[in-house]
Amino acid sequence: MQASAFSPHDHSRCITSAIDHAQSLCANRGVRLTPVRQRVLELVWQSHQPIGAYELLASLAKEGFNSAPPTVYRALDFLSGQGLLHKLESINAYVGCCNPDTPHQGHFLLCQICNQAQELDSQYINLAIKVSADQHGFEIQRHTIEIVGTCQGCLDKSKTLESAL
Amino acid sequence: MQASAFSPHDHSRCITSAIDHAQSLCANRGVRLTPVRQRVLELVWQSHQPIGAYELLASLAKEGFNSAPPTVYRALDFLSGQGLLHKLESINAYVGCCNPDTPHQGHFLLCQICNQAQELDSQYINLAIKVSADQHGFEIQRHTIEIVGTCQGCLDKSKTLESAL
DNA sequence: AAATGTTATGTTATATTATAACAACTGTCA
DNA sequence: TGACAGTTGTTATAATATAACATAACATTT
Repeated sequence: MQASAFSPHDHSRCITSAIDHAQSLCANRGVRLTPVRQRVLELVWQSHQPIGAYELLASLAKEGFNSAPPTVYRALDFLSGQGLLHKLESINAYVGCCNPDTPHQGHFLLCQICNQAQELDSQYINLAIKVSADQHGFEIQRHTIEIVGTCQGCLDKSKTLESAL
Repeated sequence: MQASAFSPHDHSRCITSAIDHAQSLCANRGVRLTPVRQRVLELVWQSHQPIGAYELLASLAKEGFNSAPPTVYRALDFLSGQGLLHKLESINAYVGCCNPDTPHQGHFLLCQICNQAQELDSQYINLAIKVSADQHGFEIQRHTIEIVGTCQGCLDKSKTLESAL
């Protein structure tokens, strides 16, 4: 797995690793990673930028897949049900999951400059949430944690630009 | 302010307090809480259940306000800009803010049984998020934290039901 | 009061995101 | 092969949100 979505890395390895992983995971679970499902997963993994359903649909259409909305939403439902991707609720976009083996709901850092998403799974955040919920006698089923801001790379670039002026 | 959205309380006091608060806050800031804006805020405060834009719009229409979507979205933009309400991204619904004086972004407990929302502002959660972001050199601008589950009241009710069987 | 600029609202149209409902096809396995 | 479950095709529509431009209301200065 990549150390950070925000750092430069050989992204083709992210893609092949994600697909390989998905294939064996689906085989083990006895569920079918059909061509359209796999292709959607590949498209989601094209970058670390979350991608919208209709953008996926347009790519599918170009490639000769059926291009009605249910096609992509069904694939997204399946992939998300298998933990292979996450939906980012605050931007209505989808991003590949780095760790689909263990069911979890990540925390996300979303850079508003480069539009990339980094998934975290901080035990501190999980604990803080658990404590808050417990204080209210609240039983957690799932959560949405999306942190929008500027990633280190983009901060560095803007500082370099400033000092060059 | 109510101790908890989930606990029984005299909700009419939540409403009047929220509106009084909004009026003085807008006066102090020199911005206008126009009739449609105030009415939207009242409707949002009708309960602790987050409400959707089109449901608000239907109520406005019944009351003789203009009923085109921009009307309600403009009011929601204004109110949210003044910190008087929050949008819950995971359910596309809006809920009144309990503490509009100090700019903040809350954390929300959403009960999927009674559909009520409780806003928190846990310093533990804020800290945990800050630490995670810092570790990645990430500068936070805003965040979305929505925790879905079952509130204490609804848990109690389901336990009572079970033991009665 | 008239002229002006700013803010707010009215209005029409459309963009964006997502699902319902039912028909047809495909793979699996008894 | 027949029956079933799962998957995909297809059409239509629901639900959420914004663009763009016209008009009205309010505030400030003259």
